[in-house]
Amino acid sequence: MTTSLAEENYLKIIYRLSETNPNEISTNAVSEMTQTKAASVSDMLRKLSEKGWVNYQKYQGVRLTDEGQKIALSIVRKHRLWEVFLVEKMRFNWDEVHEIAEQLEHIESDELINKLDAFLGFPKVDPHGDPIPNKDGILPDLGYQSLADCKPNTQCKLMGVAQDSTVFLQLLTKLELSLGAKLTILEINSFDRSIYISIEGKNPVFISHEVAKNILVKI
Amino acid sequence: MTTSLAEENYLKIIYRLSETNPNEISTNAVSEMTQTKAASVSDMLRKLSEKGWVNYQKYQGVRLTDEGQKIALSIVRKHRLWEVFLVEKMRFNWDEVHEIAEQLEHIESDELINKLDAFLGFPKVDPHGDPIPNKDGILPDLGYQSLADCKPNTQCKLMGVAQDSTVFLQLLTKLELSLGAKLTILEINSFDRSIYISIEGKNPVFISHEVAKNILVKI
DNA sequence: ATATTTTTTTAGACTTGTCTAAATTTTTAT
DNA sequence: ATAAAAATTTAGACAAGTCTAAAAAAATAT
Repeated sequence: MTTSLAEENYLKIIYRLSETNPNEISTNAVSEMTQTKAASVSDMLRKLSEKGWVNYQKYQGVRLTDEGQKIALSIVRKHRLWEVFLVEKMRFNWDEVHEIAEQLEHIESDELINKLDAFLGFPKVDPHGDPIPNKDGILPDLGYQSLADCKPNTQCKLMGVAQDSTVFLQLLTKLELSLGAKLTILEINSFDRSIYISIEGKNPVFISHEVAKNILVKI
Repeated sequence: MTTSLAEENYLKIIYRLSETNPNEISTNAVSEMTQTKAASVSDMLRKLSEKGWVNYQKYQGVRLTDEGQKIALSIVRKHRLWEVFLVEKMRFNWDEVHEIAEQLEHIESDELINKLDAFLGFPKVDPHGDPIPNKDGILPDLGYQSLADCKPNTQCKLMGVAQDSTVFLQLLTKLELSLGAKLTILEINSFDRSIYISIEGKNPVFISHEVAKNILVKI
């Protein structure tokens, strides 16, 4: 099945919102990002759902299906590769390329985008540091590691989470652990492998090994 | 004023048809090129006319205005530059690039296309030998010269005409002189500078200096 | 010169994606 | 627990660009 330009934009935006919010994405959030009225978004979500690209329950927000995510990843891949092209080859500044890439991301040719990828030397991140999915939709390993694998006194930055469950993320919120937080491992308890960490600007907290396993950091 | 994708395609196609047919372009000709029904074309020509991009009289065919031609030339410039990019940088074959260029030609950014032009070394022709307009919409000098400036016994090929008037072109038709014709100058009469030329596969003919001036050839 | 054929236009319908206004559901605050 | 507020959906309208069917104009052939 083919995707219209509007559909591609919706899928891409739902994907982007999902990157930082692992829960269902609200109609209003999409509305704000797409700069279209919530009423129009509502309508489109229903259509995307009928096509099997999102799971959508009225009033309950939206989430990409595997197939929807595959499409979204291909758009994101194109967007980010074109951004690299614009900065590295066309000599644009990193802050001038977004709008043009928004257009280029809809060019339909797998062969072109794979040749472009090769031409650019298979970059792993775009000019803003965002990861570029490979041709199979796999995001590159950016060297993030589980907090559970870090040694005491390590300083690191919270870059992501390894699971998206609501209970897990609500726990992180309660612990005041958010993306980008600067952490220092103060102590690892050998008894249950629980960790005592300091969070820059916040109070130090205890977290279980189970939680630490699901926190991704960059040292 | 901005142009929609559909409008750009119509203007481009009218331009292309005008390249080989200097008279008004018929609704049917456009219909065939755009792969849309004549009824839809009729409607669009009326709209393009209202916007001042074409001169259009019902039942009388269509012709680009200066402003319409300017838009068309910018699309053609983009199309042909992207084709060069696809062949020279992306290593596509010359027969694989048309469809992709049809998409890329609608990317809106003068800065991008001018940077691309520079990146490619300001090419004068696309991979099919078609001339690429510069940023001011001027077509490059491909070394075509007036038949009136050629010496006796010169062999050359008819590449274009310097004027599009109906009477002139009807005369050329009558003389069996068409684009691509291979000519040999047999004799130039000093009295009135009229020329006797042989046309490959046709009968030799006499043409006046006035006519010869308006015929463009490549030696 | 007129009848026939071809070309072109008009009229009305349809699709996509948007909007506004009103109705409904969910969330928040008392 | 209920009222008020916020978020979301439904209903109906609109613009762009297309289509089919029918009408009108132009070109062609007798």
